[in-house]
Amino acid sequence: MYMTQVRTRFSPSPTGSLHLGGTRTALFNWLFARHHGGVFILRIEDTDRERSEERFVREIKESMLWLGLDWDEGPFFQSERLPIYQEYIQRLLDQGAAFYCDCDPADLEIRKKEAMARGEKPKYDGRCRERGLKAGPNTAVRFKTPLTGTTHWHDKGKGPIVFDNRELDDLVIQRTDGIPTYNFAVVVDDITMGVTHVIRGEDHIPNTPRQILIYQALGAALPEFAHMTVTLAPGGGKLSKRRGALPILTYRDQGYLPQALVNYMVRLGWAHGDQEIFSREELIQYFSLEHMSKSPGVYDEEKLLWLNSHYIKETPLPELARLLRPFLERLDLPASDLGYLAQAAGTLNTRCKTLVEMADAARFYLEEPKSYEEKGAKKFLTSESAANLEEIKKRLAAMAEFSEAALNQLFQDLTAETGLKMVQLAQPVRLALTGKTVSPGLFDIINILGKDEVLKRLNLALDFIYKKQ
RNA sequence: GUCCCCAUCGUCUAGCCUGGUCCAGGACACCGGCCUUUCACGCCGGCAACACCGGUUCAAAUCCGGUUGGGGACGCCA
Repeated sequence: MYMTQVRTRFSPSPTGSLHLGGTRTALFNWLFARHHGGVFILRIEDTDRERSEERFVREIKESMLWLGLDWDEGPFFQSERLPIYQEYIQRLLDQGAAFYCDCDPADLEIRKKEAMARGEKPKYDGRCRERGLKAGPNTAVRFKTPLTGTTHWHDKGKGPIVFDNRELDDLVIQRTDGIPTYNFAVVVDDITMGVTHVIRGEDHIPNTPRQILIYQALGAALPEFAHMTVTLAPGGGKLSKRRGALPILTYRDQGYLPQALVNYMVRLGWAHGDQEIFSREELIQYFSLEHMSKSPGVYDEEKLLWLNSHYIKETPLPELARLLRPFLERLDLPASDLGYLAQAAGTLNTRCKTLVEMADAARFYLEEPKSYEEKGAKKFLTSESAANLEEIKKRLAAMAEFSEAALNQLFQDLTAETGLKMVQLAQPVRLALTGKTVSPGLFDIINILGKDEVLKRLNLALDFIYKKQ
């Protein structure tokens, strides 16, 4: 489809945890590359020396790998590429497309505020443009932006976009400390790494004309640009740390499955007809920039939860047991028997939306009830029900094996003999076995717990009733 | 303030490019019902939207303009 191989990149800055928004950008880039059999590059933009931290680099990588977003090249670090940027800066300086500037940042700030007050766009006034300054201790390098004309491109996500160059100013491309700034470093990196498609959040649209101008000054071919929508917080405004965005690894710790997160993120701002559920293969097969939506989407935790519960139901039991184990261990529950856990998980997978919920719901499978739900005990663990519990205990003890049919027969017989409804017989037993009024099917529980454990718990409940008198 | 982007149910969206098949389809949530030993799951049904105004046209959710609203950007952050 494309003459050259597709090359995309994800370039987070390690100044914080990876959140949903950034990860969605990574996902789209990854999908586009995979769809076209191209290359996906990971590049760490750590030119902000103050705020970049190594631990965030690790977290970014861990988050991406958890989601299955593997990269083919990198991670590259901008901090290790300084000589390359300097070379390109020099080129611009030599050809007169950039100039040194020694304006005091504090002064610039004041001038900016004044411009704002006058109702003008706050931009650099170009005072060092023609001064012919040389390199010095307090000089930055600025790009000489054309004073007239327009800069335009055909955005793959938004369509044609035009900026009047007069809206732009002479942006700093190298700080006084010799480190390049974002807008310059990205361009040099994208050129030297052969990036063919720049897919990123629409908050970068205003940067694009500046970057295009730099490409042109450098005589480099332009990549395709595709700006995707940002994700909004439910209350309004862009989703951010302050506004509801959680680190990706927090989702993992809260018991979300990576497939659910991926499926959720891709459907925020992209669609393939009416389809809601996508396997990874389908995603790679169907993904295209043309079907991205143009308007921002609002983060909706309910839908994420729905997807998570869907994938929990889809997960084969042995696998689910393996995934559940760490969450049980976190609750100090004995979780070594994976076969047993798989059986338990089979009764919980339609009842829990996260692994955290499931671990909590599985508690009774791994330890006897320490107490009984108060309201339920009051209603069902009564002296009237004691006789029934005794009878059920007796009959269960006499059973050779716990089959679904046999258990059903036992309870059917009892309803016939006592004239009681099934609920009245079942709830006391449920309380006795689980401590709760809500649980998986009673026969399943009896079966999985096994005879010894069931009898033991029935006795415990009976003791509880007798002690109450 | 200036510039840029956007506008279909509460939310995610299909449809819009190539006007009629759309009194607008799907999904989440919500509300009923069925199933049922509890709770879920599942199944069935319901509520609910083309922001507004003007134009083009025989015909507009679909094309054009404006208004309003939302979002983004204006850093020697990325």
